[in-house]
Amino acid sequence: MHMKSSLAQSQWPVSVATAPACEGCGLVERCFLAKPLPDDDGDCADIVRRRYPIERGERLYRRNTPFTSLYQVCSGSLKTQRETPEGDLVVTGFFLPGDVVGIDALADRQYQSDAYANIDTEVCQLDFERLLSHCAHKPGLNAWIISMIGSYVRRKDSDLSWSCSLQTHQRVLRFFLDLHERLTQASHTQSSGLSLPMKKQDIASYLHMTPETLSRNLAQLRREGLLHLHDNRFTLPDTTRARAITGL
Amino acid sequence: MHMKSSLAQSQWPVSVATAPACEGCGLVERCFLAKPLPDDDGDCADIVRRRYPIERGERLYRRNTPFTSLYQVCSGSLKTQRETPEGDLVVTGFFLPGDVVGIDALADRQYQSDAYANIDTEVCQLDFERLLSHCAHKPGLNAWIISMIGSYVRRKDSDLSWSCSLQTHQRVLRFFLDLHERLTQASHTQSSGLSLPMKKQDIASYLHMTPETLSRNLAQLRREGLLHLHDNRFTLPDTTRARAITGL
DNA sequence: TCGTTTTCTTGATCCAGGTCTATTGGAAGC
DNA sequence: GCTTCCAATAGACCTGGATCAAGAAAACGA
Repeated sequence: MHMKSSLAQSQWPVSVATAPACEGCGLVERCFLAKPLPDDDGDCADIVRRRYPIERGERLYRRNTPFTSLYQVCSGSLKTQRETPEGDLVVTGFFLPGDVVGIDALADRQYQSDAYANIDTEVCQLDFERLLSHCAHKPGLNAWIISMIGSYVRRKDSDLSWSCSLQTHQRVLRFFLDLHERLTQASHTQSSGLSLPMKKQDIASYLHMTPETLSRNLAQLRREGLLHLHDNRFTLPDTTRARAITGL
Repeated sequence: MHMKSSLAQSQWPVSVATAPACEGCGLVERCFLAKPLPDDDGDCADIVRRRYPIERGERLYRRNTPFTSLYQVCSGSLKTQRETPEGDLVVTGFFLPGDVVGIDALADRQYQSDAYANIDTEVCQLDFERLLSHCAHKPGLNAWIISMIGSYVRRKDSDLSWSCSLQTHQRVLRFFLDLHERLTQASHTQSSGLSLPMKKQDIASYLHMTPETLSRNLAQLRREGLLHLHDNRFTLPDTTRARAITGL
């Protein structure tokens, strides 16, 4: 660990993975800095702006603005949404710790959606041009990018395959199963249930149903003992049965 | 153009972009060989197996087999499909000349779907490992990969945003508008209509509706003068109105 | 050419989920 | 405290598209 000096005016901190800002982050397995650059000597530090805070409701980027950076979520949660021609908003994705946001902008270098923080959130901003320019002499970095994009593609593909074909109660259940899985792998804490980091109407929008339908289905799932949900905390008492119902 | 010799037993032809197999291909703008390697000296030739033919109904790769190659369509058309837990098949994508197939396998190095030829088809097979290994000294290649994946992501994202929220007749119309655009940019020929390279039941599956519903909607669109479709050839007489209806 | 098979089309019925309305609950502001 | 506002529930109704059933038309092999 050389170079711990911080240039006060610099937007990009120059210190590396184990620097103060990374302490207590909790993201190890999927972190951009930890994985492809385990023994980084500091020359990649200009890529990243670490633990950049976004408060609840704040916008991270806007649709149709030039693409400059990808963002990896450290804590909290983001959503992306876009507007239909009729003028109403549709939520296109939820992003949890470890997830990378902004990948939809790769094609034409313009963000394709608006990104908002669902709750108070921290992200690591990754300058994409600098990221690419480091690939040549950091083979692990290229692999990290490919696999990161790969995960995004896989998610979109699987979303697409069930978002329409399943019934509403199956979609709801599947959403909670997925969320449960992603939240536990991110934080490892299995306390008294997990907290639901987004609003119900956003869930409804994401699942292509009305808030009323979501509400009815939640009530039904509670009645059947498949989901506990109270005060924005939830547990899945019977994941085996839930999986069977959703077809997993 | 050096090195036009062909090693008879070699699976991988050693000649380059303008070699015999590429003559009359027609793909220029989006071709893997033409774009990132315009002045290639032949050292990338081990990446590609050019114009590999697949006949109608034949399978290119199978789900849950190890990922080795990406395939760029030269001529013809492919579909990818997967099986639902209930056992019925869902078409997840159509691929036309210029499109790259197999991207969904990047995440866990296993193909996520079955790929079949809709009609007699030619593809260029790209060995992925060799492709990556050439990235370090071919900056244009890395950019090509990123932008290729980017296009795929954009397509999936936009599919996801309309596949559920639109009514069936809008989805059908949008499908034909999209197909028209992709086919004309690929071939530049605007003869007496474009030929429809896939079966109607596959279109129905892809659009998340029953063949019956598709058929009814096609009849309706014909009646309204928005679509001509006969003998697997189609034209869109009024794209302006069609776009307005689908919200574009 | 024919007969067989598969794909496509049309009509009649039914139900999941959207729409509309009203009510309840909870958080922010004064 | 009370009010305001928006999110969340619940009931009554309605419609788009699935389902079921049957017929027409291609595609295919002999």
